[in-house]
Amino acid sequence: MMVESASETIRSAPSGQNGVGGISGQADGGGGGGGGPGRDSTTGPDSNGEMSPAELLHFQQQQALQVARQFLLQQASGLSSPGNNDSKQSASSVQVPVSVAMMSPQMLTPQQMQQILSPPQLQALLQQQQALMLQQVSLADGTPLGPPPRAPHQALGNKQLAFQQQLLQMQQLQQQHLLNLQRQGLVSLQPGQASGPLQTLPQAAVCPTDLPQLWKGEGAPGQPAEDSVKQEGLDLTGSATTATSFAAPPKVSPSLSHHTLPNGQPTVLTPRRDSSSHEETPGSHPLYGHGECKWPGCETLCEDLGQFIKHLNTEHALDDRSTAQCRVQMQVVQQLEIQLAKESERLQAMMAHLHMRPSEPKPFNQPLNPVPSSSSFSKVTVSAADSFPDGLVHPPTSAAAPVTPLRPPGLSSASLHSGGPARRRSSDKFCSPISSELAQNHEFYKNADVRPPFTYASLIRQAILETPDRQLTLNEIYNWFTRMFAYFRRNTATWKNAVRHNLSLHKCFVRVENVKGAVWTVDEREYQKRRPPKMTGSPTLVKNMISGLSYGALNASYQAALAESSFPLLNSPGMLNPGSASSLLPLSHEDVGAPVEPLPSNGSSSPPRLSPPQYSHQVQVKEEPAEAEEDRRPGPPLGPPNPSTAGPPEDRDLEEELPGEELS
DNA sequence: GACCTGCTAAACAAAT
DNA sequence: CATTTGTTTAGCAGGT
Repeated sequence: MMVESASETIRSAPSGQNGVGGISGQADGGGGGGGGPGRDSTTGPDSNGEMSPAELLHFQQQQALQVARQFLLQQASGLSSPGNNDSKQSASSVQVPVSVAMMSPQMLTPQQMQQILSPPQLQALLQQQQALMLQQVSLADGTPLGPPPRAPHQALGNKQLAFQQQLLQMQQLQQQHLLNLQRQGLVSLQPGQASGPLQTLPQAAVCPTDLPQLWKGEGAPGQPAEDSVKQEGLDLTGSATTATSFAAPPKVSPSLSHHTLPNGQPTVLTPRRDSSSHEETPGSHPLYGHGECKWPGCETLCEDLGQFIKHLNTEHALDDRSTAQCRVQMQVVQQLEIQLAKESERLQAMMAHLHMRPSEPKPFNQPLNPVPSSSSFSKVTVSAADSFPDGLVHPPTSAAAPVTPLRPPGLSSASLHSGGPARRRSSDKFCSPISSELAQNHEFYKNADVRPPFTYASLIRQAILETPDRQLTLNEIYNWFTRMFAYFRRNTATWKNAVRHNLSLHKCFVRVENVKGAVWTVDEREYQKRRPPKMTGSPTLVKNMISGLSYGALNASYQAALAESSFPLLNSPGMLNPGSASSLLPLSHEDVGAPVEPLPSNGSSSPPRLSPPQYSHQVQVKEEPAEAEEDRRPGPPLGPPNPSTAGPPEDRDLEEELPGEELS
């Protein structure tokens, strides 16, 4: 027990996982409570900004996982595989031309480039390129993403030389790239066909988000590189984004489309409908955000979209300069693509390695690779999981790259960037589509040793609600945890203790004496009660969400890459979308149903104090002795046994009172 | 800085 | 007697 906990917990867990990426300092050292002598509280990798090999590995794994997930998804959806001829380029036909015009044959020589680009742009470009190079090198070496590739302020002379060399290299790469495209018949070179440069250009060949960084180089005047990246990345992501830039109309359909893949290719190949979507979305434009023009190196302030369009037409018309800029962007994208490939390669190696690791033999746990659908669900079936569109995307080699297409704003990022610390409130405060999130990333959590971004309470609740009876014994809850999350297959003493602690501590968990023993149920009312009321438009939340996207230790470019690569997925046609997801998840209905306005919305709307039987119905326990009700069940709990309808959805309606607090 | 929430550790008691 | 289950207290961290 405690003793063993000591040994087992050995803190390797916390420090290693929470510390992952040293993202947040939560310096698990917190455990200090006990003041265990051996706990070098300051040891935290975060404290000194250094990580132990183990942590580093883990960190890298996390990163790799993220990248891989996205990468694989892209592949799966036929978006990026270079060799995939059949990729739906058909749809792209329209936009292609412009992009082609951009990348076309007439490659500019470095000299030309220099003529076209302004000195500052060149400078920025150079720095960016160097940064990218460094990254690549370090990645290739296996060197951790150490310190951000800050371009050393060295003599310009050197830079110029390097610049030219790099340009040459990149041009070669690009040419190869083009050749490939042409070979595949994916691109028809028709330079002249630049009908709607303004419209098509963005999504056609350029990823607006990259440009800014490139052109701004590390230290964007106004804001730290990291910041800019964050914003850029988000900007275009409808959901998460809106957060950052409220400037953009909420309408911004999830068309984050414009978020081209890390490489220009995919976009070119499959400029899905989204391309048009944002064009038509009034008030939004991939190159417009925060009231300013996002064209690389521009940053011109524009009051509104109209003005911006005008500006775009005048300042960024289809001319040599714009073309060159687009090409540069393409190069950046290509670099990222290469990087991505390397990362995914590494991931595979890692996965392969870990796969063999005998460290986690689990009964229900399948090997890292998603095996046959899921015969794994023993008892506490997880409806959501079952319905999981398993077949959609089956990551070839890396199991950890399950289907994580559409993900709710806050959560997604949270879950992504860190399994550990950041998770904290993510689930509770942001929308808590735990079920949907879970359903969507079911495979991922199941196989990847990533801490789920949910609180224990929410997880416990989820476990309980997933059962037909809405009740589970402690042991069953344990089982659910281990079955659903690879993460909980370790450090059992720790999290089990936490589970028990939560069960006891939170009023929302009701212990009911059953014939066969005691089972735990959820008092939805109480549960809702304890949740923070506001969460929708709260600026702070927004901020959280945003910050959540900054993978802490990741450097700007890398972050950008991740962000870029992840967002496009949201559009993947085949992928889940909120709607489909909800339809798939009976239970999650509630959560999914209220993605935008999590719980509070309803509750605030008209929460009758102790709405009578409703909410309680789900909580009702088979043969529950009234005793269980005692204090927390004011009304006749056993209302109309209405097991048919999933409890969850109802809890929502039947909300709780939350007189004052609930209102938001 | 106070307060709240969440996590972890740990001591203890009661039930198995 | 060893475990498991529950309860409770405490310290720490992060967010509001």
